[in-house]
Amino acid sequence: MSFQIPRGTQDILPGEVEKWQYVEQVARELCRRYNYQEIRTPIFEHTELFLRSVGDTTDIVQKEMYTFEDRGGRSITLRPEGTASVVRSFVENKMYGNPNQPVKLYYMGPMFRYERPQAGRFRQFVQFGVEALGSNDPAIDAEVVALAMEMYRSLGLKKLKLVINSLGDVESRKAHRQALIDHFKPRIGELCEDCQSRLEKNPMRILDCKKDRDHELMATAPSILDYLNDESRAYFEKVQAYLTKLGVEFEVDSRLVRGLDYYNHTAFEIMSNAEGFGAITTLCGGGRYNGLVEEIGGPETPGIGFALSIERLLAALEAEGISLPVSQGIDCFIVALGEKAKDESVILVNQLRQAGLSVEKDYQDRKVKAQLKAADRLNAKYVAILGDDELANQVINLKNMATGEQTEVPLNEFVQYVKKALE
RNA sequence: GCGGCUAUGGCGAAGUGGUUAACGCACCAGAUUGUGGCUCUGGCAUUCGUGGGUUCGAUUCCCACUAGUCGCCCCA
Repeated sequence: MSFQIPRGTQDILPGEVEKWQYVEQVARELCRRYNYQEIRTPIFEHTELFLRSVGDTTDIVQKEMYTFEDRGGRSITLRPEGTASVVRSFVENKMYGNPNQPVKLYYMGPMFRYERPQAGRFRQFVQFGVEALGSNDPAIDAEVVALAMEMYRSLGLKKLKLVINSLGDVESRKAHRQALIDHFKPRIGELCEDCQSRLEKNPMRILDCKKDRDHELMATAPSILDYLNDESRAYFEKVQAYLTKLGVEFEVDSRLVRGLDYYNHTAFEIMSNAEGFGAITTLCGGGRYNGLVEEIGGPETPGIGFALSIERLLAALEAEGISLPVSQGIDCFIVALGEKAKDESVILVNQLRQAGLSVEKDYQDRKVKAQLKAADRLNAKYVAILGDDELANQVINLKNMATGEQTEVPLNEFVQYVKKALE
């Protein structure tokens, strides 16, 4: 019996992992420029944290959590998203007392959702996300959105669509909610089962229904934008004004409803327009979550953030035919012939490595020809050939694999010579 | 959770109810007894996801399971 990787998970192998490293590096650099600092929280938390923050009527909580009891009888859940943990840590570590407000954090790491895998959906996936806690300035909303967009743009993605909406504050939402119920209730029977159950629980989600998208009740449904109170409206307008000033193109879609309970005011989503991208086009989702910090036991603190999936980011790059500038190939391969040369090659390899070069040799007892072939496969820039003849004369043959040129180099100058040749 | 499709060597992929399971790539060896990328020659699956059934006989038919894949729901 052999073992298989658990469903919905993946091994990221050499050849692929370089792309991940590149993207991660871009994300970190971006955060450095925007002054977001990394936070690393555990990948599991007490289940209760997610029930409270994400919301117990959401799909994530109702059917997608990896929840188990540990040996101490505690209910533990592998994190399905990052915001809850960051907010928990923010409160637990009293970061609201930090004189540098807002507190701007980012994270990158695996998230877990028990779902049926398909294109762009996994049970373990990696999210990069940022959170800005402690500011109610629409400029920070714009900054967060701009950061997300820059992440994609800087990697070369073009076919993107940024959609924003405002869910308003508690008062606005309440008024809108009632309007929705009044609108749909008389004819709710015409909508799908899911929508019928959404009516009382979360009528806003009816607007997001894919099945009844074209039903006439949808087109005539009250828009949240008409129910924003003056304050919420002014806030939303300011966010849009800042985005425009930043040169970030967007579209307002009053039907954009984020899936988690904690969102209010600004909500946004970035999607890929690339052809053949598959059914799941959402690359990034985020929004404001004023009230969440209090919900988790901290002082009243506004917050906004986003999360994006590295898997989907890479898929989008693939769909647009963009290849990342990942370096490949080694600097030098040392071919050794005979026992003495082999012993000597071990030392030479080490010397080159100490000098900072990427170096390899043969460990399979291959013949010269096969060693050269191996060097070629590794994309070696140079191959150094050492045999009895060279050893006797204290020289080594250095071959440039691109041109085929070969020069004899005194052994005692070898390391310096190769280093120089590579410049 | 529901539905469609799929499952053959390291990879891609053909195939048939019945003696040796195509082919391509990769890999290894030789032609070239110390020189890669080209060429030629040879080698490389007692075995067709797992388990069960039908049959004289199954990789090929049936069932279940597992996994992949695409879609629904929903999301990143």
